[in-house]
Amino acid sequence: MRPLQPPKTRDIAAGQLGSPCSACEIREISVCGVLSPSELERLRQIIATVHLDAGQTAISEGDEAADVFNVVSGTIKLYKLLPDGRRQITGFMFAGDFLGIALNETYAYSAEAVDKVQLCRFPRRKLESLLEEFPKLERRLLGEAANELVVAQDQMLLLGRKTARERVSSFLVGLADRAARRGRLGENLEVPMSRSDIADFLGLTTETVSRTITQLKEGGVIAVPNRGQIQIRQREKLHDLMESG
Amino acid sequence: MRPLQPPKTRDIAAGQLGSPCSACEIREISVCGVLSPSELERLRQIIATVHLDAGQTAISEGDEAADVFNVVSGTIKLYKLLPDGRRQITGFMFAGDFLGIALNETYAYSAEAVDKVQLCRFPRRKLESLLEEFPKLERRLLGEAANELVVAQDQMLLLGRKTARERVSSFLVGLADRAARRGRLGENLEVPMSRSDIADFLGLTTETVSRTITQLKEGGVIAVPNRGQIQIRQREKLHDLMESG
DNA sequence: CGACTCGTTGACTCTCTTCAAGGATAGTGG
DNA sequence: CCACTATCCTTGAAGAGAGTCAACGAGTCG
Repeated sequence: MRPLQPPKTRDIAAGQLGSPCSACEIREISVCGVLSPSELERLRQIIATVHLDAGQTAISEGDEAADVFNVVSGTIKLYKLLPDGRRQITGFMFAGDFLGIALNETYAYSAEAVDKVQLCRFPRRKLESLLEEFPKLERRLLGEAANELVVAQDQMLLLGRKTARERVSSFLVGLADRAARRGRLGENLEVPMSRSDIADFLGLTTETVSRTITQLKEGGVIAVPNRGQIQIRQREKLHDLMESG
Repeated sequence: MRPLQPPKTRDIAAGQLGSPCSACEIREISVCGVLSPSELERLRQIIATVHLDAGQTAISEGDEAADVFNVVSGTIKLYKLLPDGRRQITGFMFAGDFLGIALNETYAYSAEAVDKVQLCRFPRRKLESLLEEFPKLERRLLGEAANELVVAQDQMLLLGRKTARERVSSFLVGLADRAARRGRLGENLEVPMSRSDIADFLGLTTETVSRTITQLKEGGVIAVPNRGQIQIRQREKLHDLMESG
């Protein structure tokens, strides 16, 4: 591994044999899943792979939206900033998620790696012309956008009306559900983001998040075996706490 | 006018001469604007017009999503409820806005008329099959969804991180911008929604909204000539208050 | 005209934030 | 291998912004 090289980028077309897409582990859960092998090959030709380390930036709010991405592995956080530094994380993206549905001229938010991340990068213009050829893909993106809107509305309800305990419970249940959808049903829930990330996602402070997690721990609802992992001990109870805690 | 008749519905195809779509005032600012006259005629055949009075419900969260709508005139509020009655209004829709982009199996939120409202109703299934014929329309819907996502993210920033004064200022500026986009540049800004609606949109209480508006009034930033109208006297100041007030 | 809803204002309360400090953990370099 | 440091997480005490409870004025409708 070479030492310094900010966002490490490699051109798959130039560097690998066969079609990496056909072997892609997340193809079926991502937007690529709707394409036939020959269509996939067309898509592959415009893709580059990007590797990010924790803390590196994928896109910056306000920049010209030249590329969109598919998350192959790892966790990305999306966020917006106020001039004085207050931050709101608007979402986390995991393997299979599509980053950049908001196909406007500039990015509406910044995106930063939470841990080691691998992305597929598509030049936006090229992807757009592929959309005209593959209506299935466009339909899938519309579905993806619809989903994101539903999630966004749930988050508005959380941010506008829920208590701290309800927010943290909702966050944990949401994380667990998404992990399950990706087939990760381990004993422990992976929580790669920091308390500060969680706080900025839930509209709280790190202190309040920490205190609330302690509360849930003391109530026996969850356990915290290691940093970065949480065990849900009383799923039902946690579910109840989401909207009446 | 006949007395009781919950959501009054009339079938345009059966009841009117000519194509009402071609004379539609909001066509150009709505999704219909991308269609040619002949395509518009195809669309017209699946449309019914719906009239709602203030307080009447267009769709209810959880119901099967049979129809989608285009707002012709008036104001609609979208909201989600918690079991104990806490409400979060996730958005307001005005003339030209498309209601129901979240094309899932059930509605993710409820929608209620704020004032007198006229809607175009499309059966979802029929619209979906038209989408396959008119890729322009699908593309336009995707753009609309992307826009809504951007707005939703701004709202998350507001709900998670802004103070009461910043929220109210943002709300007023946002209302004014949307009115301007619809060509309504009058001296006064129309504010058809109640304080309670504004509060539930901004994640505040009616009392806090009221006190904040009073503050802005006392600061000379706005004036409140009548109920339902607000005059923005210092546009720059209000803009500044959106993110550092 | 009385009942109702809506908006405003006041006094008090409370949840979450702010400020502060200590403890756990991981990475670094001698 | 172990001190050294930086960062993250946790906990405590005090404070503030918005919420709650309550009352009142204004406009509206039957």
